[in-house]
Amino acid sequence: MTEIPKAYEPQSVEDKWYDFWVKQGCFTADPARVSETRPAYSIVIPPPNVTGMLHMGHVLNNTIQDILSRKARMDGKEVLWLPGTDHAGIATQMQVEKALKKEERKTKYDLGREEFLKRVWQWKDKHGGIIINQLKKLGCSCDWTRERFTMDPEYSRCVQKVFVELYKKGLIYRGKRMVNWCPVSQTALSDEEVEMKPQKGFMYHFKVQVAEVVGQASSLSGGSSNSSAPLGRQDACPTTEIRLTDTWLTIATTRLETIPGDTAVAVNPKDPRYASLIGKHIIRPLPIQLPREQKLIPIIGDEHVDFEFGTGVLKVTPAHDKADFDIGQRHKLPIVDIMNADGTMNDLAGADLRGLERFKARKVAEEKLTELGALVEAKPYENNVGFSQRADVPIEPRLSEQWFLKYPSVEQARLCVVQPGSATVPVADFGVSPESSARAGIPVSETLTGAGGTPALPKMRFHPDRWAKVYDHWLTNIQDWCISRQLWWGHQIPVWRASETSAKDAASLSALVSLDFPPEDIKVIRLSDGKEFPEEKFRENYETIAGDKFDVVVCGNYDEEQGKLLESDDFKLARDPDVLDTWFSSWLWPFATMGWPENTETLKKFYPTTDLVTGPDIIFFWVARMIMAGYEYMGELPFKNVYFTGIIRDKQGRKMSKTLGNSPDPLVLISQYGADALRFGTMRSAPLGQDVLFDEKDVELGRNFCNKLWNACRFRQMMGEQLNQAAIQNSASAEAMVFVSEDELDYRFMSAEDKWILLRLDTAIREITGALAEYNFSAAVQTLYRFFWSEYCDWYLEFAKAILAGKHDGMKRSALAVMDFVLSHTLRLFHPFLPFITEELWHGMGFNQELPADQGGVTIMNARWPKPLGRDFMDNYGIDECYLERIETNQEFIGLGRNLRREFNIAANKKVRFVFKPARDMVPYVLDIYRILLNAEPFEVNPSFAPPKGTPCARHASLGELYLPLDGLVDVEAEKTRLMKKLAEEKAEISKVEQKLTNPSFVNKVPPEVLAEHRQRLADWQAKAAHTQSALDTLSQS
RNA sequence: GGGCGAUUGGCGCAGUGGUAGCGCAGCAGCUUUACACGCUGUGGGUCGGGGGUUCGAAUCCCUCAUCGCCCA
Repeated sequence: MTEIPKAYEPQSVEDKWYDFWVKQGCFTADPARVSETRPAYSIVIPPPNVTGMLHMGHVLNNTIQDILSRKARMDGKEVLWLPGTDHAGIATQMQVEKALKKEERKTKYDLGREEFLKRVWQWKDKHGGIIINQLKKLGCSCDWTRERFTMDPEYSRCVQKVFVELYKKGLIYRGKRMVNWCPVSQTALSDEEVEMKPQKGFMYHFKVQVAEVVGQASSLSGGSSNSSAPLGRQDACPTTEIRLTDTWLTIATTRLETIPGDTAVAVNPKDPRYASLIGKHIIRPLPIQLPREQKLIPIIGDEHVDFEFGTGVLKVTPAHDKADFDIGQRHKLPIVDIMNADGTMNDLAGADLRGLERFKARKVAEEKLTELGALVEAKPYENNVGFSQRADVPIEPRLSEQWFLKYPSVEQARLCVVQPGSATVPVADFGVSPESSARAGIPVSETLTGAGGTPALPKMRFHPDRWAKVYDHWLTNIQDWCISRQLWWGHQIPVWRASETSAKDAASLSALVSLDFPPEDIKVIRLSDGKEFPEEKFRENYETIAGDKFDVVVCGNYDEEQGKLLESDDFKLARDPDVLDTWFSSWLWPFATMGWPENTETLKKFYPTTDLVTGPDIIFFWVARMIMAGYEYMGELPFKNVYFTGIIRDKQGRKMSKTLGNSPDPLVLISQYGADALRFGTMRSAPLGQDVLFDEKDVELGRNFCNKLWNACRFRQMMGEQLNQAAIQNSASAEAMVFVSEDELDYRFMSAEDKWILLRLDTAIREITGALAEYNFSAAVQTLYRFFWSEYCDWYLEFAKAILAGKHDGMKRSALAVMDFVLSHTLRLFHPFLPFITEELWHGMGFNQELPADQGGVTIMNARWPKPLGRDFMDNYGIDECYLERIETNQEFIGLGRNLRREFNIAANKKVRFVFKPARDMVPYVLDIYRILLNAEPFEVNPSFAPPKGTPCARHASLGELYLPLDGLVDVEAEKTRLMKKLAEEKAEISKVEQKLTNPSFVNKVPPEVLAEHRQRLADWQAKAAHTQSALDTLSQS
């Protein structure tokens, strides 16, 4: 540090060191370096959306990962923090579609799939690097040489391989099911992508007339149904006679627009109000134009109908509600789909609603029912509606053909996570103790199931552990995963098909494809029963199956060329147009990024990873699925610890969102305050296991802290120079010209203050190391803050100023050496949190000099993490706990003196005479400390001082009396008031303790040490009160 | 409806049986040559309500209330 600016300027420092680290290869992991003495430590980044921008959630999450990575490096581990991005199917596709519309007024259909995908790749190339660069600005020490993207060719091959394997195992299947449909993105979504939100709407009541059908009782449905439900459509029999009764039923619903899709009304068979009506029919009011016999729907009995809800009569719309669909299946009801994919009503909804958007249609349906006189009431009503997470519109339950996955390795995944309160886990396996080699990538050798097939101990920990319960609950109620998406951007499903061919064509096509492709990749499926139909069966049964229809389905690990061949005129197979859910690729992230399926060195050394840091909002999306994939493909858990961060909210506790505009841009914060400040502020305000209420004030505080650190180092430098000048003037040895290194701590001259700060440093090292081992980052930061600011700067440096202004060269040298020792330790303790400023100061202060290159000589990143000072060290320098008390005593004394100054309105900068009447012998330099810290001039020591009456005085129990003679300016009343207030406080304390001590059961039952402590406490307060009383008495005599 | 979490000075949090703490904000004073991104001093809380266990409860148990999240 040649030039020392008064304030720390992060802008001039951060980029320089980041480039330096990258150039030096500091972030690059080398599996070859992993050994017993250099264990592996690994984290895979939760890949951000490739076109995303850094937000505060990323800042929190990645700062934590960086802290863990940097700490592990300082522990001497071989660290791999593997970065990358996620292709984010829906989000990215929507962005590109939006841009396309805005810039060229085109839709993706105008371009066609191939051209559109070209545009997405262009978009990705343009925007994909943004978030990566932002992470670099934050200081993230990721191994960029291993950056991965979920659509990389190698990664895509992993996804395809996994799909093919699961398909062949029968875990992936295609089926027509009710799925969550997003009408904006026009794709299916998984259950996890649906967010329930309370919505204000109306509960409508409308009435329908009960009818009896004479002759053939049958279910009728409107017009030509597109349904494929078992019963299908049944046209009304022309001979049927419909007799209207006098009975009317009232039905409650929030979705009037779906009435045309109703195919029954259901009541609970145990409901006495309606049970007798089961088997009769009602006339559905909509569509109005339909002839009455086509609106006749049955009243059915179903135990799932809730008596209490609404009127107890449920309209059943199997095509547009999951529960209704299930009722429909139970009662073989027809399914009438009245909507288009985009959420508008189709022809089956009738002339009045046709073409209308669903919510508009609801309004029109209300009007029509009113016209018919069928609407009874419309009450405001709030209910939970499922929203598409991405498009933020209500989802539509929709019947469609989708691909589903029956989750693999569920049981292992469930058992491998330690449940809260379970005490059976060997602590050493999880790195709770700082000394343990845990979190160090020790190979986990036990298998999940022991010899007897009994589950072995769980091996993975969640932090905080309560998330394990949430995880367990989800796994025990797990539903098949809808993995297909009707998008273009993503991994296209590797399935080719010839649909509805005849037996003859299917047989010959199957045989033909087998010539070029593995026969095990080809299936022939009979449509009538969905069963597979092997080739020999064709030969055997040819006659009987001639009328059946077949699908030829080909699924395998093919490259682009092979895919084209399948689609060529030779075979005329069509590839499934759907792509896979993005999470179907990210669940492979921990191993697919490390070169799987090859057994690479990276995989061997760094899998399973040590820690995963993510938000609890993706515990199901991602964490649970990764664990299952880990077991399924690696036979091993993917990580040993999962740390769940809180969710970042604004200072009012609201979630950060673009629409609220309450989300600060981290890049702006970095440019204003520095990356270290942002990191420090964020970590300091993040309580353990709870959401983070973020306030820009925290970043300001981070900046102030960095500045404090900067100036403390600056002070040390200035002291060094002063010493130089003094040395030159006194023509002393050149030795004084260099900084005193930490090796030069000298026990002969070490002051009590030196010993005290070393004891405090030792405590700080223990606390911080322990807090980090428990993932308690805010506790670690608080300790750093307290130690450095409140102990080192506020007290030690002030003590040191007095010593340095004194005459004892040995003590001066010792103080400088202790400063160097403390600073070099402090910088290392701070480095994981504040990487940039600590590197700058590490070099600036010359702490890197004379250190081995791989242990801090090149970069503080590789300096050793400080160890507690240890017995030998303490003995060597004569440091023992008594110095804690000794210095505390001085602090109390100085506090009393400063308090006196304030009470009598003496400006802080005004030098004033103090007289000290010591109760015991004092070491001379300590008197200098008092003089300087009290800004006393002169500071008289007079054991026989006889103060003029009314002289303000503070008495320290062990040190003596401190007077502030005011040369006739004494305000007797002010002093009286002050002392009376003090006395009242002291008496209050006395009575509190007395109360306890006069309680016989307290005295009898309490442990002796507690009793002794209370008695001492009472004596102390009594002595204080006695002194105050006597001072008051003296004052009153005047 | 089920589960989880929270409730401590104006705000954000720590404290898991023995004298209620920290930071921010507030107030008063200070360009004391490391730092005004600073220094010094100071006010402010019967720990959500009620009940219980205990010599002793912010802390353990029961109960109620309010807020938040997840699931149905």
